[in-house]
Parts: sequence; structure tokens; C-alpha cells
Amino acid sequence: MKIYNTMTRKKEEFIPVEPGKVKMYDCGPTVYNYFHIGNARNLLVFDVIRRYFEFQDFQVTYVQNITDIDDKIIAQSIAEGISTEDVTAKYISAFLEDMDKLDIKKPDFQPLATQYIEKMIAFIQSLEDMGAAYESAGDVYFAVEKFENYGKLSGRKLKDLKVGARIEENEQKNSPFDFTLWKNAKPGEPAWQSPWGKGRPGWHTECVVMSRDLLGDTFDIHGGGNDLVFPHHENEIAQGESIAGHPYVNYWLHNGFLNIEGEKMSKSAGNFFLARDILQKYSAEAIRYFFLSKHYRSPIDFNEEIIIQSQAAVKNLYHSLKDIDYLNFSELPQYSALQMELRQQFINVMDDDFNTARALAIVFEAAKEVRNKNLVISERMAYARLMVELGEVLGFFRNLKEKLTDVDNFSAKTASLVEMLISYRQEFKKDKNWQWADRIRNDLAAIKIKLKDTPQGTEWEIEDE
RNA sequence: GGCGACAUCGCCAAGUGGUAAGGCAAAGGUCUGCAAAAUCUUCAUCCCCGGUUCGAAUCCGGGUGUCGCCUCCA
Repeated sequence: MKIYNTMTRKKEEFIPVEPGKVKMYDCGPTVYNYFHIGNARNLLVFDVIRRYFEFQDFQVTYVQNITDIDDKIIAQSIAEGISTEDVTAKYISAFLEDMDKLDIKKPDFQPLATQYIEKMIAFIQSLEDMGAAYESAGDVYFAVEKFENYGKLSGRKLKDLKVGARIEENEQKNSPFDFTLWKNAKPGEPAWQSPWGKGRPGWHTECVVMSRDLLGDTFDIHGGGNDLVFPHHENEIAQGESIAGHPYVNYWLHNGFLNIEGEKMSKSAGNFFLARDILQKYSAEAIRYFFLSKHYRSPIDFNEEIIIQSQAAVKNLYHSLKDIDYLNFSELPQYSALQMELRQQFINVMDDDFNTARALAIVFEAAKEVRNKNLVISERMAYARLMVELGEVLGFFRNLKEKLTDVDNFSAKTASLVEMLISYRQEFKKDKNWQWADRIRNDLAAIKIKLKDTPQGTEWEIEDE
């Protein structure tokens, strides 16, 4: 298996620290707001990577932190007029809810920053003891120039940074690029007691401390959005490797950014989409298809038309399963050489830096064979099994039974009412009373219930929107 | 100023030297009272110019255009 490593800017053969095990860490959200569609990409990408490792029989330990103490949270608590605890409680539960709606599997660990204060203090203390950090007026900073490889992940050199970057005015720092490990609390701010007085940890420290605690001081994969490469991940490396004296992470994975109709998404530009708002209108699987149809490292452009296309594409998959009556298989058919070959192709493309776009194409090829009436039924059923197996690796087909039986959103009573109307329409049709037959069909269509006359009788379904 | 990415059918998108995956949409056939759905069929030579090669969307050089990071940010 080859994965692209931001550190070396090359695809590299994946060799885990411990054979058969994968230890991965993804930088999770800061819970000061509902998460947006750009966050969703990171979450979905790492969900699929995790699922694929599990499919390949790796024993995966997946850690994703939740930052629940931060300047933005304090700002939000003032804006909403509630305590910081209430802010984080509110957005953590919203986060978990939205994750579930997106069919994202729960990480094995979701540590909160506030659960790690003691360990962060001890860690910062060690950095200070070894001379990598210094205190200045109640704040503690990491001395960037003490870490000789600073910039190795992002390909930046301190001297280049000095040329163009806007330099933060802060006379307490020895060097403008030194970053905060511990921040002195202002009156009224949440604070913890520490050797440097009351304060809170800086953002860059929690990921190092948590990952070392849960995954060890060298682990396999660390991920996040592209924008975290510098400075956040760079700063993690500086801390982790200063302490450990050996590599912190073996493979760095970064997903590309999401644009909105070609523009960067930002609140001020008004082109800002929350995941939960999009989920109101479109299915989790449409969103998933949209993201997976593009390679995770490339930038992706979001607009409504694309999601509509994605929704239609996913429907295609379900039609195949309905067509073959997947739910009524008495037992799962064995794969023949044909299915095994397609399955192997799937593995090959996923082994090539998680090429989900090609993987998706393979699922669609299987779906096409499911509907291929020239094949014997056992062969078609085997393709259906394959399609579901591979689709699940990509995170599709959760609650398959409900989706295939349409019981999801409709009460049994609604269903029987529709059936009743259909039977009346049958009577009209028998009498060739097209006017009333069409009126029933049109009126149902107006409330998004679509009728289809097939040789087996009239079928109906609720249209997605 | 420094670093980096990208440009493939109407739309989305894969493809890192061997003759263009897949999805959406569209057109035509079958089916239907008419529809819808389903199904079958059809649908690109890869931004421009030059070079390397038996052979290039794929490599090199030069253009043009788009975007990202360097500051909180997934």
C-alpha cells in the first residue's frame, strides 16, 4: 500500500510501526460552532481511510481530539452570553449528532483538551526544563530556533518566513515565530492552576500530548486539513521531537480544501455552509459521493448542482439492489473469478493513496452487472454482494434494510393511504378514465410521491429532494 | 517576495510513456393510455506553442489561465 506523505512529498510504501496495526490521529474540531462542509471533508476522508485499513484487517486505533478550550470558544461564550462550558457542551453534542448523520464511524478515542490539562502542564514543564521553552510574563513559549529542523514538514525556512509574513507584535517573545504553549488568563477567563500561574494551554500542545498518550511517541499516521501543515503540524513536530528525540509521526496526510463556486468559503463572504444545513436537503450518501468522487488531496469545488448530480448517482446504486431484491437473498452468494478480479482492482486502486474516485467507479461497474439481464441470476447476486461489500468500505449502505424498504420517514398509515389511492386509480384506469387517473398521480406527485406503472403493478416511492 | 497545486466530453471526475475509467445530463430504441421508472444504444484525443520518443493527456522547456499556503482556519 502506498500513501502520499506530506513530509517527503512522495507516495511511500506504508510500513506500520507495529505489523498489523495502524495508529492514526486526526485533528478534530474546535467546538465553538456547528461544523461546516469543509470540516466534513476531513472527517469523511479519514473515515474512509480508517474503514479501508479495517477492511484490510489492520487493527486500527483512531484518535480524534476535540478542542474545548480556546480563544474562539471564549469569544463565542461572550457572543452567546453563556458560559464556556455551555458553549462546548452544546457544540460537542451537535458535532456528535452531525457525525452520526453523515454515517461517520466514531473514532476509538475522542479526548477533550480539558481532560488533558494536567498532562499538558507536565509536558510543557519538560520542554521548559530542557530549554526548549521559556516563560515570559505568565505565558510560556516554545523557542522555535532551538529546534533545528523547524519547517521540515511545510518546506519553510525561518529566514523565508521573515521576508513576507506579517509578524505578530509581541514583545514577550524572543522570536516572532515562537508559539504559545501556555497562556496567562485574563480575569474572568477559564483558567487552571500551573507552575506559571493561572492560565490555559495553547492549541498546539494538546495534539502532541494526547497522541503520545494514546498512540505512543512515534505513530503511523497524522492527518488534518491542508491548512494545518503550517504552523500547527510543524509546531507539533517541534514539540514531539524535542521531547522524544526521534520522529513523531511516520506519515503525514492532508486533505485539500473545499471552495464554494470557486471562492474560498468564509463567513464574511456569505458563502458559508454548515454540514447540518446541507443534510437538511441532501442525503449523507450524496455528500459522501461528492467528496469521494474527487481525490482527497485535490481542492474540491462545492455547489448545489454537484450535490444534485451526486444524489442521482447514489440512487443508481439503490436501484440495482432493489432490482435484484437484495434483501431477500437467503444466503450470500459465493464470489466467482469475475467478482474476485473486480474486488482485487478495488484493492489496487485504494492501495494507491486511497483513490476513491476509481474505487467508486468499480462499485458502479458492479452495480451495472447486477442489472445485466444477460447474466445468470447467481452471478448477478454475487455482484450485488460485492457491490455492498465494497460500498460499505467507502461508508455507503448504512441501514440498508430501511433504505431499501422506504420505511425510513413514513408511517405505515401513510403507506396504506397511498396504496388506497393507487387502488382507486386502478379502477379509473380500468374504465379508461384517464382524467381522474392522472389527477391522482399528479396530486401525489405534487407532494413528492411518485408513481410508476410497471408490468407487476404500480410502484411508488418518495422522491428525494 | 517565498512555497505549492491545478487546467481532460455540456457538468463532476480518473488516468504519471502504449493509444482516453466512472457518474450526472443529453439523444434515439424498447416498454406505457400518456407519463415515470427500468433497460439497450450513442456521446471527448486531453489550455496553447515548441521539444524528447517508434509512441505523450502523461516527460522537458516556454506561454496563458485558475487556485491555495506563508495570519485564526479542516
